[in-house]
Amino acid sequence: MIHKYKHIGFKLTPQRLAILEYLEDNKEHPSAEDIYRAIITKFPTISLATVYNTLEALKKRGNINELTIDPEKRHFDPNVEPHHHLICVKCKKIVDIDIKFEIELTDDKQHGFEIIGNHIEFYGICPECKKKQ
Amino acid sequence: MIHKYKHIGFKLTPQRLAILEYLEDNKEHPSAEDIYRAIITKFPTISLATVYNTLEALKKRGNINELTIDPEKRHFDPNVEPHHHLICVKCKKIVDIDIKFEIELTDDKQHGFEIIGNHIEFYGICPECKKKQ
DNA sequence: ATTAATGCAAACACTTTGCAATGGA
DNA sequence: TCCATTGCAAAGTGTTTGCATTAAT
Repeated sequence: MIHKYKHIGFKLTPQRLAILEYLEDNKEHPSAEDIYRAIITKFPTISLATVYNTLEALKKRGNINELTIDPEKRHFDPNVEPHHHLICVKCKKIVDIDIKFEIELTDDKQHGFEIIGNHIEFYGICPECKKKQ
Repeated sequence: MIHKYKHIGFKLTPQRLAILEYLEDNKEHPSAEDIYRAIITKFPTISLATVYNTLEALKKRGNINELTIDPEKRHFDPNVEPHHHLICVKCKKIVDIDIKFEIELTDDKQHGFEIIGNHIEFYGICPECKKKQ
């Protein structure tokens, strides 16, 4: 699963391998800080800048997506297949929604745009937060 | 249109009136900085902190919505009716989409959440940016 | 040997906060 | 008058950048 990164221009440093390993199959939609904190326990010298640099490189290569869901900070999603998200308005937990919805804008509603894609955010209250309140 | 703000606890200062006036029927989804720059021309002493404070107060009262669409900065929308957005991936222009879509999560896809609402982001390239490229 | 990546610190952009002065209600 | 709001500056977050050192290819 690492082979796909063996291209010219993407050096597989130990730091990057640790980030890739952490991200692999990760469904938590972590922030840069989350990733940094998870990795520093096994790799005490890694810097936050390296995490940001690596995330940027992976994003440019299309290996991860950046989620604009949280106004506080950026979150990253290793799942680059088109999908949607369900977000808890209380604790901000983000869950993948792997359903295909047929939502199309008719020509007269496209405002002249060339439509590329869409993303649905569902809002709700997660079971844990429901229990608490 | 100002009457609705005449409640206990919301003082209608000249600064706030200027912000409300700027926001009224505004379809530009401005950032705090946008609002600040628009108002300072007519009101040279207003501070950015006041803009932020007022936006926060209006948000708490449900008079405006904050849009989490741009990872760089927050944008604000005086249109609090449920609606969606079409975003140009090149210039980041944001256009309202006032269409109701029937997108429901079946019980088995709700992950135990109590669903409150949803928001669709359509991505595309606007006419101006299409012309440029 | 090359050249990109690392790690640190400093710089940045956006937003929030503390507080004395002000001014709506 | 009273208390919320203002405006300024300082502080706080998250993110990016410059640069000498390091290390993957």
